[in-house]
Amino acid sequence: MARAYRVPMHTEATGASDHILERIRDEGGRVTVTRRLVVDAMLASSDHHLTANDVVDAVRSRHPDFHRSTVYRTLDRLTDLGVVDRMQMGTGPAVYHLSVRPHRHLVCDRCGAVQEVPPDVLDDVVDQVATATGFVVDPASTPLHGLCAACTTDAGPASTALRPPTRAHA
Amino acid sequence: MARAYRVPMHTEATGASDHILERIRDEGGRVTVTRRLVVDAMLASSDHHLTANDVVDAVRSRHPDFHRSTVYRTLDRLTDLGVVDRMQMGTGPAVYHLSVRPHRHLVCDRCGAVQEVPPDVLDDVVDQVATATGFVVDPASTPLHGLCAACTTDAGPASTALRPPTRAHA
DNA sequence: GTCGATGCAAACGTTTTGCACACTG
DNA sequence: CAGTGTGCAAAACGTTTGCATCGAC
Repeated sequence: MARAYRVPMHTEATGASDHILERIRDEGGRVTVTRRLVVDAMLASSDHHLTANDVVDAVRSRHPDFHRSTVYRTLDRLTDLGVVDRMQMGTGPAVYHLSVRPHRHLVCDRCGAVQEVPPDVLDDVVDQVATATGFVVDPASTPLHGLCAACTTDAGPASTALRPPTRAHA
Repeated sequence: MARAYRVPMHTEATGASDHILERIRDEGGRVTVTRRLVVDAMLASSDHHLTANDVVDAVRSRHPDFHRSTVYRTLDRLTDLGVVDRMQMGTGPAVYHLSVRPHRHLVCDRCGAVQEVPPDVLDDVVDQVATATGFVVDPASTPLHGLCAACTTDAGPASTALRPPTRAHA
């Protein structure tokens, strides 16, 4: 945003965001008002899985000029830093979340629901694949697709839709 | 880059497509020229991972009027039938492949390369998740993300790009 | 003849890019 | 002051949809 540089408030988790922002600075990046707001938005809902659009909405409530393109550039930066994980579910928008409090995701391809599982579910797979092929699986960016419990029982035997809803999560 | 070219395949599109087309008919669907061409295209390159666009190109060589929307509708149908698996890699287009000759995919988030691994790598995870949560993971639609061997060594320690290339396949 | 599939055009939602200007360090 | 980040506008890209027509059964 460049133009509204007053922003007196740091209502959200201030210390945590400072830590992350410092990592940006260490990498030669610059700490700006917008970046702080993006990080705050992520921290404020760290239990959720935010789409780029969710972040835009959150930031815009305080900084109306905040632009879509900025969120993509900022989230790319944070993803590069390893602070944020990005996951693509179905055809819809990518979902971002802080890499603190590690966990894995189950994405239901029928109803779109996202649920979390303990971070270690993929550990064996990582080892197995690494020794066999040298490929290093990153569980954080690997959502597990399938059918949630409800959809499994609920779903008719054949001709099940099994398509990701345009937008889904709970 | 990006396309795994291995796995010699012997599939000839003769009786195999008939079998698949019959399944469509059994479901109340109709066997049309276009559908036959789509299935033939999949069979003819069953060792590849085709994007919707790849299929369009392949079919158009014989049927110039073939339209984009048709491929999506047809692939949706085939996916519902369980004949075809659909995978979303990164931001790019979804990739489809026949579910015969099952295998799992490793997608490098840096260079976009796709390689295959034996189908059983995720079996334990499927069991584990199912008993713990009731969620039924579908390994066929779950590409494993990470860094390929080349990118792992090649990549600088910090500030690694780690972003899916805008366009990841040849 | 009925109902499903197709071609077409047009829209949609997500993400990317080029540019000039503003801001951080 | 140098170089990065930002707003803006516009496009790129993959995918979906409404509709009239065509074709399979």
